[in-house]
Amino acid sequence: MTQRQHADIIDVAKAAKVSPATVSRAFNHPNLVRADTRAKIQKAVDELGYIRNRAASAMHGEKSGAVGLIVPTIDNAIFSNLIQAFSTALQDAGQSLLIATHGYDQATEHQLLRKLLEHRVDGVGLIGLSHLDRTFDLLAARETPAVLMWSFDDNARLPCVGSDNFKAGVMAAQHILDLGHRKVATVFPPLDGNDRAERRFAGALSKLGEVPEEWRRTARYHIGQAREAAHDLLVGPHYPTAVLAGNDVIARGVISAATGLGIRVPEDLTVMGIGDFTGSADLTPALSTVRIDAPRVGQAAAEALLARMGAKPREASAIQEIPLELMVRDTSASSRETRAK
Amino acid sequence: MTQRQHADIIDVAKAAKVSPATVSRAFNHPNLVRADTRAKIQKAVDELGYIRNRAASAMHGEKSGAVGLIVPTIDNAIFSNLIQAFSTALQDAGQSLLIATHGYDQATEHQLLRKLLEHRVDGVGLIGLSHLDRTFDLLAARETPAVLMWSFDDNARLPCVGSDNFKAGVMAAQHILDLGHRKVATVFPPLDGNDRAERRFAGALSKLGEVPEEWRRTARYHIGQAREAAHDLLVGPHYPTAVLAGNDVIARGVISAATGLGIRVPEDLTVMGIGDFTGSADLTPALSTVRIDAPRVGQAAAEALLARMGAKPREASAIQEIPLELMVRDTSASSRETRAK
DNA sequence: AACAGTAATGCAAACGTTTTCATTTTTTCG
DNA sequence: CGAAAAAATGAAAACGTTTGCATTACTGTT
Repeated sequence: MTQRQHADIIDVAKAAKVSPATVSRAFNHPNLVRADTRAKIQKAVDELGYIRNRAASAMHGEKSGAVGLIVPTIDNAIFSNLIQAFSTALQDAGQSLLIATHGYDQATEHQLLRKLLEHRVDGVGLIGLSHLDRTFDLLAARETPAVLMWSFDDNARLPCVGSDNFKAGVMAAQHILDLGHRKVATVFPPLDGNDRAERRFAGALSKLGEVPEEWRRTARYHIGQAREAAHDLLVGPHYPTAVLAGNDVIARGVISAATGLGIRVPEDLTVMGIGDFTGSADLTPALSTVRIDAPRVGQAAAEALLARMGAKPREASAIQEIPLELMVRDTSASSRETRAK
Repeated sequence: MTQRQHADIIDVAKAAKVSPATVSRAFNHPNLVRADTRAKIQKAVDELGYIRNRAASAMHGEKSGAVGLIVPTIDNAIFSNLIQAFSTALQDAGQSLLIATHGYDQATEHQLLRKLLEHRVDGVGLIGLSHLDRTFDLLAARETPAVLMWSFDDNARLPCVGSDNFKAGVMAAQHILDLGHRKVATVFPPLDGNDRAERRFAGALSKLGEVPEEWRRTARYHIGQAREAAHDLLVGPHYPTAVLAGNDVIARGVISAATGLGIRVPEDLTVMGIGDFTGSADLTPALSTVRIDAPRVGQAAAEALLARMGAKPREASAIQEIPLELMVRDTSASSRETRAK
């Protein structure tokens, strides 16, 4: 029953004894074709194993039925929840997802955007607020709907959905201060080209005030690295009573380093994360952190994008701030000084 | 400088004073056009901000420049490493990645495959060995290169790249037995429609022999659920001396439950995982497990697929088994009985 | 300088759809 | 029942490329 070549819309039309135009309409505007005609067509489609060619469709209406998503990396608790939610929302709307990763390099990101544009994606999702000028320009020139996700900022150059990372930093720092800690160290990822980390750090400093140089450490998103950095920090003679980590993964590294050194958490050391990644609540001790609701960001971003693409009329407000939540769990406790009083 | 509409290949041809055919060739077969002509064309492309239309190209040579990947879920340590590696390898070969998630539902998987095929993907990656018959049929009818990944089996219906999950189960069980344990419990995910878990379990049983009903528990890929299941298992009067978990996430749940009950790991209880996910080595205590090298699977799968697609001539052997590795760390120890001797 | 051989380019016909407009069929209603 | 209005369908012209074949421009050889 298999054709010499794959069936095309004309074969279907012949088999159903209608014109190709009608077949096309049956797919794209079903309400314009009579129910019994649709049935005939459906029958022909099934018999011939016809699969419509989106590439050919895309040549006309500009609609490819695909959305692009560019992220720094997938294999990271930080993003995989977001991607999952974004993907699901898109699939529910009948869109396909074209995904690309740039490993935190903005030039690569620009290249990838070009490639997605070659596929004529109907919309694009990007992580973070800061991108190359030519990336913004390209999007504008192509008039491609786009949404920035993960971070939120009123003055963003494009619509954005996410949480305010500055606030996240503030909340984490405030919690530590509220517990009476005054000797606070930080372990953050490299700040350059990473506006999320940068804003969090700025937020933290706005509350913490000065953080002495020897109590600032840098570590990439990796437990091992974070542990080393934290070890280096905690091994000294007068260590801090609290550590604010740039994210939950780093916080885990810090806890691990502390445990290894015989420093008890939270009795001797308070550790705060940011993010509330999958599993953070299930650590022992359960991590105190600031929740960034990644799934909600992903879904809201997808909806905002769909709205902008006109695929989904629901007039979702373009700009959306997803609220943060302080999760006080078992790694934060009052400072010794406070307890002494 | 922006056009009324977007520049097409004809505009570029005019600007460069050559024919559209030459422009097309400059992109697809650069060696067929003189260097200085290419330069002229490149100049025109830059000036006009031209971006080629893959949709239009795809109508001819059947090559869309995109590969499809269908996975159960993204937001899972289990798959995100694999996806990342797969994605990177593909990008390096100049391909784009169309991704879709089905949440462990084979009927959905089939639907998604159809959708990817509408986009005329040049190849498809699928997770696991078992799929709907009509999924295999569709792939065959469309003559679309495909590769099964994650599991390995000689008799798979399609080329596959991955590790032998039966062996993984065997290795984990053997390690436990080697330590002298005879009272061994299992906590596994639901086995239906999940050939990975099913094979692991079979492998484990092949070594363990009988596992009494009351020492078998089921939990989804979720720490919380696993902890509950394990709690239920360990709270009884005569608990096992070792637990074999279906994967690392479940193992973490087991450890958490044990710790909560004051059962020490590994002194009182040996816990074995399978997978060696990101972070498992950094747990305290570090998890003993069987490593499945997800990044390597992803990369090898991508290469095998590319080879099949003819995009990359490198004659990678179609079928590839990625070796497993026993990672003995801090959650497994000799049984009390053995030590007593 | 003429010739053959080769490299580079152009012409025009696909590729598989969608869509506008015209035409035919069906429905509605006096 | 017939006419007008509405709904369904068809014919044909796009859409932006690629490619086989024909043509023109170079190259090297005598």
